[in-house]
Amino acid sequence: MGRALLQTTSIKKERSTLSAGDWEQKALEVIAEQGIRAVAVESLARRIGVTKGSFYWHFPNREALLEQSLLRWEKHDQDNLRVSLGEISDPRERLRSFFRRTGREKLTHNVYSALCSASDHPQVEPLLERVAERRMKHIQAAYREIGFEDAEAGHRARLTYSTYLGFLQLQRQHQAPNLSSEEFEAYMTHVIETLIPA
Amino acid sequence: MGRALLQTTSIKKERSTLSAGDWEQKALEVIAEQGIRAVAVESLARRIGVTKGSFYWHFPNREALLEQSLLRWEKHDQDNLRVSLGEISDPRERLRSFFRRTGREKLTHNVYSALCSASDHPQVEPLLERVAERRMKHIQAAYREIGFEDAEAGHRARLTYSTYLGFLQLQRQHQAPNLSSEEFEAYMTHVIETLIPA
DNA sequence: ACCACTCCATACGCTAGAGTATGGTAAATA
DNA sequence: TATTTACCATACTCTAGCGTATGGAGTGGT
Repeated sequence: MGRALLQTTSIKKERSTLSAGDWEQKALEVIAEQGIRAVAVESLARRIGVTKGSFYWHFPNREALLEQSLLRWEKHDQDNLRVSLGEISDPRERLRSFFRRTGREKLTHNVYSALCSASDHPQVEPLLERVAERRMKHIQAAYREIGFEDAEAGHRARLTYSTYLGFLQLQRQHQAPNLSSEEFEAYMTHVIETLIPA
Repeated sequence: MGRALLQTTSIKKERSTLSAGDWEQKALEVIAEQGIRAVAVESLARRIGVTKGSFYWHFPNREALLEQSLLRWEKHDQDNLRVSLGEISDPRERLRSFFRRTGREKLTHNVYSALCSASDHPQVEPLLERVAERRMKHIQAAYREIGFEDAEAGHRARLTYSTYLGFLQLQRQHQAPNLSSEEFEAYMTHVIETLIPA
Protein backbone atom coordinates (compact mmCIF):
# COMPACT_ATOMS: atom_id res chain seq x y z
CA MET A 1 0.00 0.00 0.00
CA GLY A 2 2.90 2.28 0.60
CA ARG A 3 4.12 1.17 -2.77
CA ALA A 4 1.08 2.59 -4.47
CA LEU A 5 2.59 6.05 -4.39
CA LEU A 6 6.04 4.84 -5.09
CA GLN A 7 5.36 2.81 -8.16
CA THR A 8 2.99 3.27 -11.01
CA THR A 9 3.36 0.04 -12.95
CA SER A 10 3.97 -3.37 -11.48
CA ILE A 11 6.62 -4.11 -14.07
CA LYS A 12 8.96 -1.19 -14.08
CA LYS A 13 12.57 -2.16 -14.43
CA GLU A 14 11.67 -3.96 -17.68
CA ARG A 15 10.39 -0.72 -19.19
CA SER A 16 12.94 1.31 -21.04
CA THR A 17 10.45 4.05 -21.77
CA LEU A 18 8.94 6.49 -19.33
CA SER A 19 5.32 7.05 -18.43
CA ALA A 20 3.67 10.22 -17.22
CA GLY A 21 3.28 8.53 -13.86
CA ASP A 22 7.03 8.21 -13.52
CA TRP A 23 7.39 11.94 -13.86
CA GLU A 24 4.64 12.58 -11.36
CA GLN A 25 6.29 10.22 -8.93
CA LYS A 26 9.66 11.91 -9.21
CA ALA A 27 7.99 15.28 -8.84
CA LEU A 28 6.46 14.17 -5.55
CA GLU A 29 9.85 13.02 -4.34
CA VAL A 30 11.33 16.41 -5.09
CA ILE A 31 8.42 18.14 -3.39
CA ALA A 32 8.97 16.04 -0.29
CA GLU A 33 12.68 16.82 -0.24
CA GLN A 34 12.90 20.42 -1.36
CA GLY A 35 9.42 21.78 -1.82
CA ILE A 36 7.26 22.49 -4.83
CA ARG A 37 9.44 25.30 -6.10
CA ALA A 38 12.26 22.85 -6.66
CA VAL A 39 10.17 21.00 -9.21
CA ALA A 40 11.92 22.29 -12.32
CA VAL A 41 11.59 20.58 -15.66
CA GLU A 42 15.26 20.37 -16.50
CA SER A 43 16.50 19.36 -13.07
CA LEU A 44 13.79 16.71 -12.88
CA ALA A 45 14.88 15.41 -16.25
CA ARG A 46 18.48 15.19 -15.09
CA ARG A 47 17.31 13.38 -11.99
CA ILE A 48 15.51 10.82 -14.11
CA GLY A 49 18.30 10.61 -16.64
CA VAL A 50 16.65 12.09 -19.70
CA THR A 51 16.19 15.57 -21.14
CA LYS A 52 13.40 18.11 -21.44
CA GLY A 53 12.41 16.63 -24.76
CA SER A 54 10.94 13.68 -22.93
CA PHE A 55 9.02 15.82 -20.49
CA TYR A 56 7.28 17.95 -23.05
CA TRP A 57 6.10 14.85 -24.83
CA HIS A 58 4.30 13.63 -21.71
CA PHE A 59 3.07 16.98 -20.44
CA PRO A 60 2.08 20.23 -22.10
CA ASN A 61 3.81 22.26 -19.39
CA ARG A 62 5.02 22.34 -15.83
CA GLU A 63 1.63 23.29 -14.49
CA ALA A 64 0.10 20.09 -15.85
CA LEU A 65 2.76 18.00 -14.17
CA LEU A 66 2.08 19.62 -10.83
CA GLU A 67 -1.65 19.21 -11.27
CA GLN A 68 -1.33 15.48 -11.92
CA SER A 69 1.24 14.96 -9.20
CA LEU A 70 -0.91 16.67 -6.63
CA LEU A 71 -4.00 14.75 -7.68
CA ARG A 72 -2.07 11.52 -7.40
CA TRP A 73 -0.94 12.46 -3.92
CA GLU A 74 -4.45 13.46 -2.90
CA LYS A 75 -5.87 10.11 -3.96
CA HIS A 76 -3.19 8.31 -2.03
CA ASP A 77 -3.90 10.43 1.00
CA GLN A 78 -7.60 9.71 0.82
CA ASP A 79 -6.93 5.99 0.76
CA ASN A 80 -4.63 6.44 3.70
CA LEU A 81 -7.29 8.21 5.67
CA ARG A 82 -9.85 5.51 5.00
CA VAL A 83 -7.61 2.60 5.88
CA SER A 84 -5.80 3.97 8.88
CA LEU A 85 -8.71 5.73 10.50
CA GLY A 86 -11.85 4.19 9.07
CA GLU A 87 -11.28 0.74 10.44
CA ILE A 88 -10.85 1.65 14.09
CA SER A 89 -14.19 1.45 15.81
CA ASP A 90 -13.29 3.08 19.13
CA PRO A 91 -13.34 6.84 18.45
CA ARG A 92 -10.78 7.60 21.16
CA GLU A 93 -8.38 5.07 19.76
CA ARG A 94 -9.00 6.51 16.31
CA LEU A 95 -7.96 9.96 17.49
CA ARG A 96 -4.86 8.61 19.17
CA SER A 97 -3.89 6.84 15.99
CA PHE A 98 -4.28 10.11 14.13
CA PHE A 99 -1.58 11.69 16.26
CA ARG A 100 0.74 8.74 16.08
CA ARG A 101 0.38 8.55 12.33
CA THR A 102 2.80 11.47 12.07
CA GLY A 103 5.78 9.15 12.06
CA ARG A 104 4.99 6.55 9.45
CA GLU A 105 4.27 7.17 5.78
CA LYS A 106 7.29 9.43 5.53
CA LEU A 107 6.98 10.44 1.89
CA THR A 108 3.30 11.25 2.07
CA HIS A 109 3.83 13.23 5.21
CA ASN A 110 6.79 15.17 3.93
CA VAL A 111 4.85 16.06 0.81
CA TYR A 112 2.04 17.43 2.94
CA SER A 113 4.43 19.38 5.09
CA ALA A 114 6.07 20.85 2.02
CA LEU A 115 2.71 21.79 0.56
CA CYS A 116 1.81 23.60 3.76
CA SER A 117 4.81 25.78 3.10
CA ALA A 118 3.33 26.71 -0.26
CA SER A 119 -0.21 27.53 0.71
CA ASP A 120 -0.11 30.62 -1.48
CA HIS A 121 0.48 28.54 -4.61
CA PRO A 122 -2.66 28.62 -6.77
CA GLN A 123 -2.59 24.89 -7.44
CA VAL A 124 -1.76 23.94 -3.86
CA GLU A 125 -4.26 26.10 -2.04
CA PRO A 126 -7.45 24.32 -3.08
CA LEU A 127 -5.79 20.99 -2.44
CA LEU A 128 -4.82 21.93 1.09
CA GLU A 129 -8.33 23.15 1.63
CA ARG A 130 -9.88 19.86 0.57
CA VAL A 131 -7.45 17.72 2.52
CA ALA A 132 -7.79 19.67 5.74
CA GLU A 133 -11.55 19.72 5.36
CA ARG A 134 -11.71 15.96 4.93
CA ARG A 135 -9.42 15.24 7.83
CA MET A 136 -11.14 17.63 10.19
CA LYS A 137 -14.50 16.09 9.28
CA HIS A 138 -13.15 12.70 10.29
CA ILE A 139 -11.86 14.06 13.56
CA GLN A 140 -15.08 15.86 14.24
CA ALA A 141 -17.02 12.66 13.62
CA ALA A 142 -14.87 10.88 16.17
CA TYR A 143 -15.52 13.55 18.77
CA ARG A 144 -19.21 13.29 18.03
CA GLU A 145 -19.12 9.57 18.60
CA ILE A 146 -17.53 10.24 21.94
CA GLY A 147 -20.53 12.28 22.85
CA PHE A 148 -19.97 15.94 22.01
CA GLU A 149 -22.59 17.81 20.10
CA ASP A 150 -21.83 19.26 16.68
CA ALA A 151 -20.42 22.69 17.52
CA GLU A 152 -18.28 21.47 20.39
CA ALA A 153 -16.99 18.59 18.27
CA GLY A 154 -16.16 21.05 15.53
CA HIS A 155 -14.12 23.22 17.86
CA ARG A 156 -12.30 20.23 19.23
CA ALA A 157 -11.56 19.02 15.71
CA ARG A 158 -10.14 22.38 14.69
CA LEU A 159 -8.03 22.55 17.82
CA THR A 160 -6.79 19.01 17.27
CA TYR A 161 -5.89 19.63 13.67
CA SER A 162 -4.25 22.95 14.50
CA THR A 163 -2.07 21.16 16.99
CA TYR A 164 -1.03 18.77 14.27
CA LEU A 165 -0.33 21.56 11.78
CA GLY A 166 1.64 23.43 14.41
CA PHE A 167 3.73 20.39 15.08
CA LEU A 168 4.53 20.12 11.40
CA GLN A 169 5.60 23.75 11.42
CA LEU A 170 7.88 23.20 14.41
CA GLN A 171 9.27 20.18 12.62
CA ARG A 172 10.14 22.32 9.62
CA GLN A 173 11.87 24.72 11.98
CA HIS A 174 13.77 21.85 13.55
CA GLN A 175 12.15 22.59 16.88
CA ALA A 176 10.05 19.49 17.28
CA PRO A 177 11.33 16.61 19.36
CA ASN A 178 12.62 13.70 17.33
CA LEU A 179 9.88 11.23 16.54
CA SER A 180 11.74 8.37 18.17
CA SER A 181 12.79 10.21 21.31
CA GLU A 182 11.41 9.90 24.81
CA GLU A 183 10.53 13.57 24.82
CA PHE A 184 8.32 13.03 21.82
CA GLU A 185 6.53 10.21 23.58
CA ALA A 186 6.04 12.31 26.69
CA TYR A 187 4.72 15.21 24.65
CA MET A 188 2.44 12.92 22.67
CA THR A 189 1.00 11.52 25.85
CA HIS A 190 0.38 15.00 27.16
CA VAL A 191 -1.34 16.07 23.95
CA ILE A 192 -3.56 13.03 23.92
CA GLU A 193 -4.53 13.49 27.53
CA THR A 194 -5.29 17.13 27.01
CA LEU A 195 -7.25 16.86 23.79
CA ILE A 196 -9.01 13.54 24.23
CA PRO A 197 -11.09 13.65 27.39
CA ALA A 198 -11.70 10.49 29.35
CA MET B 1 4.75 52.02 19.21
CA GLY B 2 3.22 50.42 16.15
CA ARG B 3 4.87 53.22 14.26
CA ALA B 4 8.28 52.02 15.23
CA LEU B 5 8.17 49.41 12.52
CA LEU B 6 6.44 51.64 10.09
CA GLN B 7 8.74 54.58 10.25
CA THR B 8 12.43 54.90 10.69
CA THR B 9 12.87 58.63 11.09
CA SER B 10 10.52 61.01 12.78
CA ILE B 11 10.81 63.49 9.98
CA LYS B 12 10.23 61.62 6.76
CA LYS B 13 8.21 63.54 4.27
CA GLU B 14 10.81 66.27 4.39
CA ARG B 15 13.52 63.92 3.23
CA SER B 16 13.98 63.69 -0.50
CA THR B 17 16.63 61.05 -0.15
CA LEU B 18 16.21 57.47 0.99
CA SER B 19 17.72 55.68 3.95
CA ALA B 20 18.53 52.00 4.30
CA GLY B 21 15.71 51.82 6.83
CA ASP B 22 13.22 52.86 4.19
CA TRP B 23 14.21 49.92 2.05
CA GLU B 24 14.00 47.56 4.98
CA GLN B 25 10.56 48.86 5.81
CA LYS B 26 9.27 48.40 2.29
CA ALA B 27 10.77 44.93 2.22
CA LEU B 28 8.81 44.00 5.33
CA GLU B 29 5.63 45.27 3.73
CA VAL B 30 6.21 43.11 0.70
CA ILE B 31 6.99 40.12 2.90
CA ALA B 32 3.74 40.63 4.76
CA GLU B 33 1.77 40.87 1.55
CA GLN B 34 3.40 38.36 -0.76
CA GLY B 35 6.11 36.52 1.12
CA ILE B 36 9.84 36.77 1.18
CA ARG B 37 10.28 35.49 -2.34
CA ALA B 38 8.49 38.54 -3.65
CA VAL B 39 11.22 40.79 -2.27
CA ALA B 40 12.95 41.55 -5.55
CA VAL B 41 15.31 44.46 -5.95
CA GLU B 42 13.82 45.95 -9.06
CA SER B 43 10.17 45.56 -8.10
CA LEU B 44 10.95 47.04 -4.69
CA ALA B 45 12.63 49.96 -6.39
CA ARG B 46 9.59 50.51 -8.60
CA ARG B 47 7.39 50.36 -5.51
CA ILE B 48 9.46 53.05 -3.86
CA GLY B 49 9.78 55.10 -7.01
CA VAL B 50 13.47 54.82 -7.73
CA THR B 51 15.72 52.37 -9.57
CA LYS B 52 18.19 49.64 -8.70
CA GLY B 53 20.98 52.15 -8.68
CA SER B 54 19.69 53.49 -5.41
CA PHE B 55 19.39 50.08 -3.84
CA TYR B 56 22.94 49.00 -4.55
CA TRP B 57 24.21 52.15 -2.99
CA HIS B 58 22.53 51.34 0.32
CA PHE B 59 23.06 47.58 0.29
CA PRO B 60 25.74 45.30 -1.13
CA ASN B 61 23.15 42.77 -2.24
CA ARG B 62 19.68 41.37 -1.70
CA GLU B 63 20.82 39.10 1.08
CA ALA B 64 21.97 42.07 3.16
CA LEU B 65 18.62 43.76 2.77
CA LEU B 66 16.80 40.67 3.97
CA GLU B 67 19.18 40.30 6.88
CA GLN B 68 18.59 43.84 8.06
CA SER B 69 14.86 43.70 7.47
CA LEU B 70 14.53 40.50 9.46
CA LEU B 71 16.63 41.85 12.29
CA ARG B 72 14.50 44.95 12.40
CA TRP B 73 11.37 42.85 12.55
CA GLU B 74 12.84 40.64 15.27
CA LYS B 75 13.65 43.63 17.46
CA HIS B 76 10.17 44.96 17.03
CA ASP B 77 8.73 41.58 17.91
CA GLN B 78 10.83 41.35 21.04
CA ASP B 79 9.56 44.71 22.21
CA ASN B 80 6.06 43.57 21.46
CA LEU B 81 6.50 40.49 23.57
CA ARG B 82 7.81 42.45 26.51
CA VAL B 83 5.12 45.07 26.48
CA SER B 84 2.07 42.98 25.73
CA LEU B 85 2.94 40.02 27.90
CA GLY B 86 5.46 41.21 30.43
CA GLU B 87 3.18 43.65 32.14
CA ILE B 88 0.34 41.31 32.95
CA SER B 89 0.86 39.87 36.40
CA ASP B 90 -1.81 37.17 36.35
CA PRO B 91 -0.32 34.26 34.38
CA ARG B 92 -3.70 32.99 33.17
CA GLU B 93 -4.62 36.40 31.86
CA ARG B 94 -1.22 36.61 30.23
CA LEU B 95 -1.88 33.40 28.33
CA ARG B 96 -5.29 34.54 27.25
CA SER B 97 -3.83 37.75 25.96
CA PHE B 98 -1.34 35.72 23.95
CA PHE B 99 -4.15 34.09 22.03
CA ARG B 100 -6.10 37.25 21.54
CA ARG B 101 -3.02 39.06 20.32
CA THR B 102 -3.48 37.29 16.98
CA GLY B 103 -5.74 40.02 15.70
CA ARG B 104 -3.93 43.24 16.39
CA GLU B 105 -0.49 44.24 15.10
CA LYS B 106 -1.47 43.17 11.61
CA LEU B 107 1.80 43.91 9.83
CA THR B 108 3.98 42.21 12.39
CA HIS B 109 1.71 39.21 12.41
CA ASN B 110 1.50 38.88 8.67
CA VAL B 111 5.25 39.05 8.45
CA TYR B 112 5.57 36.21 10.90
CA SER B 113 3.00 34.15 9.07
CA ALA B 114 4.81 34.73 5.80
CA LEU B 115 8.12 33.76 7.36
CA CYS B 116 6.61 30.51 8.60
CA SER B 117 5.92 29.71 4.98
CA ALA B 118 9.62 30.10 4.25
CA SER B 119 11.10 28.05 7.06
CA ASP B 120 13.51 26.45 4.60
CA HIS B 121 15.09 29.81 3.80
CA PRO B 122 18.61 29.94 5.26
CA GLN B 123 18.15 33.44 6.64
CA VAL B 124 14.67 32.82 7.96
CA GLU B 125 15.22 29.52 9.68
CA PRO B 126 17.43 30.71 12.55
CA LEU B 127 15.15 33.68 13.07
CA LEU B 128 12.08 31.50 13.39
CA GLU B 129 13.97 29.34 15.79
CA ARG B 130 14.89 32.24 18.05
CA VAL B 131 11.43 33.77 17.99
CA ALA B 132 9.60 30.54 18.72
CA GLU B 133 12.07 29.74 21.46
CA ARG B 134 11.56 33.10 23.14
CA ARG B 135 7.81 32.96 22.92
CA MET B 136 7.57 29.42 24.18
CA LYS B 137 9.80 30.29 27.11
CA HIS B 138 7.39 33.07 28.05
CA ILE B 139 4.46 30.72 27.81
CA GLN B 140 6.24 28.07 29.80
CA ALA B 141 7.03 30.59 32.51
CA ALA B 142 3.36 31.48 32.73
CA TYR B 143 2.37 27.85 33.14
CA ARG B 144 5.01 27.48 35.82
CA GLU B 145 3.58 30.42 37.69
CA ILE B 146 0.22 28.72 37.58
CA GLY B 147 1.75 25.80 39.36
CA PHE B 148 3.01 23.21 36.89
CA GLU B 149 6.50 21.83 37.24
CA ASP B 150 9.06 22.36 34.53
CA ALA B 151 8.46 19.40 32.23
CA GLU B 152 4.70 19.68 32.35
CA ALA B 153 4.88 23.41 31.75
CA GLY B 154 7.16 22.77 28.79
CA HIS B 155 4.70 20.37 27.19
CA ARG B 156 1.85 22.76 27.75
CA ALA B 157 3.85 25.58 26.22
CA ARG B 158 4.67 23.54 23.14
CA LEU B 159 1.06 22.49 22.77
CA THR B 160 -0.11 26.05 23.19
CA TYR B 161 2.32 27.41 20.66
CA SER B 162 1.57 24.60 18.22
CA THR B 163 -2.08 25.54 18.41
CA TYR B 164 -1.13 29.08 17.54
CA LEU B 165 1.08 28.02 14.64
CA GLY B 166 -1.62 25.71 13.37
CA PHE B 167 -4.11 28.53 13.43
CA LEU B 168 -1.77 30.65 11.35
CA GLN B 169 -1.49 27.82 8.85
CA LEU B 170 -5.26 27.48 8.62
CA GLN B 171 -5.45 31.22 8.16
CA ARG B 172 -3.08 30.99 5.21
CA GLN B 173 -5.31 28.31 3.76
CA HIS B 174 -8.36 30.50 4.29
CA GLN B 175 -9.82 27.93 6.61
CA ALA B 176 -9.69 29.85 9.84
CA PRO B 177 -12.79 31.69 11.05
CA ASN B 178 -12.68 35.43 10.54
CA LEU B 179 -11.09 37.21 13.46
CA SER B 180 -14.14 39.36 14.02
CA SER B 181 -16.74 36.62 13.70
CA GLU B 182 -18.73 34.92 16.42
CA GLU B 183 -17.32 31.58 15.41
CA PHE B 184 -13.85 32.87 16.10
CA GLU B 185 -14.89 34.01 19.55
CA ALA B 186 -16.51 30.67 20.30
CA TYR B 187 -13.43 28.81 19.11
CA MET B 188 -11.16 31.07 21.10
CA THR B 189 -13.14 30.47 24.23
CA HIS B 190 -12.94 26.75 23.68
CA VAL B 191 -9.18 26.87 23.13
CA ILE B 192 -8.62 28.92 26.26
CA GLU B 193 -10.77 26.63 28.34
CA THR B 194 -9.01 23.57 27.05
CA LEU B 195 -5.45 24.79 27.31
CA ILE B 196 -5.62 26.99 30.38
CA PRO B 197 -6.84 24.93 33.33
CA ALA B 198 -8.81 26.56 36.08
C1' DA C 1 10.77 -3.07 -46.91
C1' DC C 2 8.32 0.96 -45.90
C1' DC C 3 5.51 3.79 -43.17
C1' DA C 4 3.95 5.83 -39.14
C1' DC C 5 3.92 6.58 -34.55
C1' DT C 6 6.17 6.82 -30.07
C1' DC C 7 9.62 8.57 -27.42
C1' DC C 8 13.54 11.36 -26.66
C1' DA C 9 17.86 14.61 -27.74
C1' DT C 10 19.65 18.97 -29.35
C1' DA C 11 19.51 23.54 -30.18
C1' DC C 12 17.23 27.49 -29.99
C1' DG C 13 14.36 31.86 -28.04
C1' DC C 14 12.45 34.33 -24.24
C1' DT C 15 11.80 36.40 -19.54
C1' DA C 16 12.83 37.60 -14.72
C1' DG C 17 15.91 38.77 -11.67
C1' DA C 18 20.73 39.52 -9.53
C1' DG C 19 24.62 42.12 -9.87
C1' DT C 20 28.16 45.55 -12.34
C1' DA C 21 29.98 49.67 -14.66
C1' DT C 22 29.62 54.13 -15.30
C1' DG C 23 27.86 58.59 -15.63
C1' DG C 24 25.04 62.45 -13.78
C1' DT C 25 23.26 65.86 -10.31
C1' DA C 26 22.62 68.32 -6.12
C1' DA C 27 24.29 69.42 -1.70
C1' DA C 28 28.02 70.05 1.35
C1' DT C 29 32.59 71.49 2.15
C1' DA C 30 37.10 73.36 1.41
C1' DT D 1 33.85 79.14 -6.44
C1' DA D 2 35.79 74.61 -7.09
C1' DT D 3 35.45 70.06 -5.75
C1' DT D 4 34.32 66.24 -3.24
C1' DT D 5 30.68 63.27 -1.57
C1' DA D 6 26.14 61.28 -1.40
C1' DC D 7 22.61 59.52 -3.99
C1' DC D 8 20.50 57.81 -8.01
C1' DA D 9 19.71 56.61 -13.30
C1' DT D 10 21.01 54.06 -17.39
C1' DA D 11 22.81 50.53 -19.70
C1' DC D 12 24.89 46.66 -19.67
C1' DT D 13 26.13 41.16 -18.31
C1' DC D 14 24.92 36.67 -16.59
C1' DT D 15 22.15 32.91 -14.98
C1' DA D 16 18.02 29.89 -14.29
C1' DG D 17 14.14 28.27 -16.00
C1' DC D 18 10.05 27.77 -19.26
C1' DG D 19 8.73 26.64 -23.58
C1' DT D 20 9.41 25.59 -28.90
C1' DA D 21 11.25 23.62 -33.14
C1' DT D 22 13.09 20.03 -35.22
C1' DG D 23 15.47 15.94 -36.05
C1' DG D 24 16.55 11.10 -35.04
C1' DA D 25 16.16 6.40 -33.30
C1' DG D 26 13.44 2.50 -32.24
C1' DT D 27 9.21 -0.29 -32.83
C1' DG D 28 5.03 -2.20 -34.61
C1' DG D 29 1.93 -2.64 -38.49
C1' DT D 30 1.13 -3.71 -43.45
